Amino acid sequence: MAAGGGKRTGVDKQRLILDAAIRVFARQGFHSCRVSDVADEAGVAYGLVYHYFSSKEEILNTLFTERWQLMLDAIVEIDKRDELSARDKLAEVAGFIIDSYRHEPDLMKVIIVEVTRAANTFGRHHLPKIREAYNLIAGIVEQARVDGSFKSDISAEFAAMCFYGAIEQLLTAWIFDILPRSDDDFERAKGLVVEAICGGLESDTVSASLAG
Amino acid sequence: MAAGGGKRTGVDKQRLILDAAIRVFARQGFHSCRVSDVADEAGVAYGLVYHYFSSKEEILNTLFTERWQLMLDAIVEIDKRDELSARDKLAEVAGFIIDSYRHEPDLMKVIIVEVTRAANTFGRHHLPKIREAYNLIAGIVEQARVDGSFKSDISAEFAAMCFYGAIEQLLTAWIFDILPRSDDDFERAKGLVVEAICGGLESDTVSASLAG
DNA sequence: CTTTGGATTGACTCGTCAGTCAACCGAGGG
DNA sequence: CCCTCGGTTGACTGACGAGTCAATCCAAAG
Repeated sequence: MAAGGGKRTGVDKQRLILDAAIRVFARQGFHSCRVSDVADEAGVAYGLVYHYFSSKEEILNTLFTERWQLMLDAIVEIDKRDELSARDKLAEVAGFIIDSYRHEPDLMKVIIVEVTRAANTFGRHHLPKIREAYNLIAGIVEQARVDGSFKSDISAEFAAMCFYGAIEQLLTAWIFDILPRSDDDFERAKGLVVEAICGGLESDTVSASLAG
Repeated sequence: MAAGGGKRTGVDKQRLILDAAIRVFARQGFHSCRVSDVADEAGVAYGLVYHYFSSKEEILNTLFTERWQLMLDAIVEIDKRDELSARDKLAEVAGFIIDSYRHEPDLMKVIIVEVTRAANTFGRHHLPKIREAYNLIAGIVEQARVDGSFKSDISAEFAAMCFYGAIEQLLTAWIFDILPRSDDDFERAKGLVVEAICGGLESDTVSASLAG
């Protein structure tokens, strides 16, 4: 049998524990769950968790770092595509994040609830990484300000916060069943969040009449 | 001497503990601090905390409920003022929240970090109250959709999330020193957040040309 | 002066877990 | 056949901190 035939060992077991942790953290919350809950969910002995991770926190660290880096890389790639307008780039970013939630809701819930939105306690350690995302988004906005397609009186950092905050609030709303979450809702949200933030909530007739 | 001359007793002591809790929770975080930290900060004995509150959580409950209701009341009042456009109403709401942070940064930090952004653990209990705020904002947007000043293809609930999310992200950025926070920054933010969400990030020339 | 009861004190209890560790297992090599 | 060694086990320890409670204080009433 090739690798992974029957026996799981080494890296496989570590992955097993990480995946179990995702489910347990998502279900019970990081602080409210016991390490033994993770071990039980993974079907391994308590002590084995400490064979692969030095502490409970390191499990969460690993989950966050792995996933967040994926997102940072994705944003960098999107930003490179010169054929896209700033609005289209932001749409791609929003799409990536929303798809991340759609495909791995538990993992994204953990990252948002336990890290991103917990900057006070746990997330403080990850603030630099989190800020990288803000800065990448700000970079996209800044370019649009320079070429005149975005308003120059709203700073890029400020705009990036509004954009990111809106998306995170959407995910939070889905996580806590405040907004409906069918496949259709996710698809529409991708376009709407960009329309809301870039185009604004006001109808074009109003914008146009104000401009004219 | 009028009431409160020298001796603090009853309600006064309770207030003393609440104010101490605000500082301690803001500094160390709700989970990372001990009840004895709050007692020390207030300058009272450990046991007295349990004379006025049945648990550590009840302190946080009290802080949140008190303050959040103030905000809900404020939004209701703003919504009543028919002379205001939807955009102006949203500007008033943003202004109220930003001023709340400016005047009581520690309390707002606690409410946002420990309750609003902690909907998984502690905040779950307060979700109904939190949703009231979303609904009030959505109500303002809905009216604007009906009278045609806001786009009808973005649902009011969705728009409310974007608006609230943007504001909360701003406060979060201030809390964690990601954005500068001078009096001037706060004042400008009030207008800019509304311009960003209602008017959009794109420059009017773009909107106008698309519309025309 | 004595009584009464709420305010105040802080040492103590008691449950909970994160993290440790000595023993155990089993595959592969000699 | 036995030895070795990384992977695996789970009972145990030690720290920590929320909440309890019996004792004390003190102001006002009688």
